[in-house]
Amino acid sequence: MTKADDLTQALRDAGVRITRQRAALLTVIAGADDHPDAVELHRRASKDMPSLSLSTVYRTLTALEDQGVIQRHQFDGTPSRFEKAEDDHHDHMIDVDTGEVIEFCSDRIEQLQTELAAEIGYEIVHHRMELYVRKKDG
Amino acid sequence: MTKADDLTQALRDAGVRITRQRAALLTVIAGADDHPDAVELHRRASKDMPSLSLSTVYRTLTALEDQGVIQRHQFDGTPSRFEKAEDDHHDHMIDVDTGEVIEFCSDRIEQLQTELAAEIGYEIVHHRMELYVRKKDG
DNA sequence: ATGATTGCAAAAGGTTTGCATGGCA
DNA sequence: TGCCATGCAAACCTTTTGCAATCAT
Repeated sequence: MTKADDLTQALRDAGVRITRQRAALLTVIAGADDHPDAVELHRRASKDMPSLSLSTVYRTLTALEDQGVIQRHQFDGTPSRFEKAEDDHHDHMIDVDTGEVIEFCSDRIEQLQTELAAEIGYEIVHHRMELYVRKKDG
Repeated sequence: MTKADDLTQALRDAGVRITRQRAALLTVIAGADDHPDAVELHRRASKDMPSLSLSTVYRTLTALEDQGVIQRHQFDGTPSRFEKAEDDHHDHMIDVDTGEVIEFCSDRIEQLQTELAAEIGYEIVHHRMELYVRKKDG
């Protein structure tokens, strides 16, 4: 039972048709340990499915996001980038020199965010925290 | 001495030419207490400068951002929105139902962010924190 | 079978750019 | 005057969409 199989089953259960193109994309997404954009995902999935069109990639990504199977990130001005939804929430640091993405999380910050919103009568639907960073010299 | 005058002077000092279109835009930006996008700024500035072109607005906004006079925000999927740079840093909550933008800041969170980055050898160049929120019922 | 999904090509939306003209310092 | 900034139109990049053909269930 691979990770892609898990995802596939969950989708089938949700009534989503698993076409060959969606299966190919799911395999790529399940196997990715970075944060590729739609074009990159299309490039990777095309290895197994040369006829796969970019519009199908976009449509599928939207569907998978709606199903909560993947997450979409919109970093500073660049195209949307995707990763599979994990159980653990995390945020991102982006190395402004290299583009490298580092995942991190802070329960303390999340708690403070929740409190700040609550103070003015709001609850958080979702949030976005990105730290654009540079390696310290020395 | 209006706010726009202040901005104008700072720019002149930095060697930026103040054309009529830039002056018109600066007046609009200085007078805005919301977070308008480029098209909206063009609309407002056009009242005083009907010949102002949208490309000039975009070029000017980029220049002003480079000068640190304004800040660009890229909220969830929508066009970039701008506000004048203030002395005090702040972040944003966006009401997902109304689109209303609420400014807030938390020194404690900023401190935690700095610490988290430092722990892995990074320093923060800039950051972005957006809370997408909904009014609590009751 | 039949309704969802695909590929293609075209369109949309936001933003940038080449070029000749015009205007600030 | 010299060079920067402008307006226009066209290009760009990412993403979406209309349509007829195809496929999963």
